[in-house]
Amino acid sequence: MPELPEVEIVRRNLTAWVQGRTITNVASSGRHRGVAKASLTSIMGCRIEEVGRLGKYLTLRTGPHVLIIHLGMSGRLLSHDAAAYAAGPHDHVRISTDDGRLIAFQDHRRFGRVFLSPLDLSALPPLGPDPLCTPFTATRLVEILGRRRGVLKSILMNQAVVAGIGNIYACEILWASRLSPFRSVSSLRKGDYLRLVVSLTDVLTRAITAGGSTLDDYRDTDGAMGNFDINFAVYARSGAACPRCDSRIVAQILGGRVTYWCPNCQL
DNA sequence: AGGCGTACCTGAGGGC
DNA sequence: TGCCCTCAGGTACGCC
Repeated sequence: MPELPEVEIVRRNLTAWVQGRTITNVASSGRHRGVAKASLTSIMGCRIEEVGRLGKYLTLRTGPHVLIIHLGMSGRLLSHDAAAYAAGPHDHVRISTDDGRLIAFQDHRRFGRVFLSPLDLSALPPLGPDPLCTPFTATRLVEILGRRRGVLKSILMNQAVVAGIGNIYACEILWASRLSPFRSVSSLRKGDYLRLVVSLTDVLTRAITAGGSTLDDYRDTDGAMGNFDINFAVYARSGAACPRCDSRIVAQILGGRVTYWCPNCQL
């Protein structure tokens, strides 16, 4: 699930569920190393003033603190009626609010994180600009990427360079901009940056409009995420025909991650 | 600074 | 049917 578009959809749900509510209780399973169990109790009694997002991080501002949530690989946030709620085995954090609702952070692979930060977000790791919070221009993208050296796809997925892009959308953005994932950043020219900046914004906003992508199609979660899939051009389509040039899509390892691309029309 | 390997986890799915 | 192996949307760490 969770790259920028999926996290943005969760942010919108979460805003509707908890913005303006007061936290009446916080409980954790104690079985998740990414959950800062001890400190979380200090947000009890606080009002959730604003739900934000920076890259793949959700930020819930509550008076003196910001509650940070990262969904990792398998994290979900689900809203329950507190009176009818029964904790599932993977519900690692439960946040109750003053309207009788309960938000469960469910994370079966336990790669997610839940912790507190000061208001300046200094507890977050270094993050580059979020392409939807600060809309990119080609000039801005040159500023951000131009000083970097290395392979284009790895740089795009580096959260300290650009925040929010993971493996799926890196593949899709590079296909849309007709750029090889293996290009060195220093080889990019003006026209390459122009296509890249358009594709970046376009792919991410289309994914949000489509409701995000889910590789597992769970059917009955109560509203955390739809089963909408954007139509991937290349992701998970090795051996299939490229929608643009009809050549075969190839899967190759790059930086330890499977990379899907069309060697014929991505140059 | 970047590349690479490894570690952290569970569950789904393929091969035999 | 069932066991074993591999793999997955992310990040962090240490070493070169």
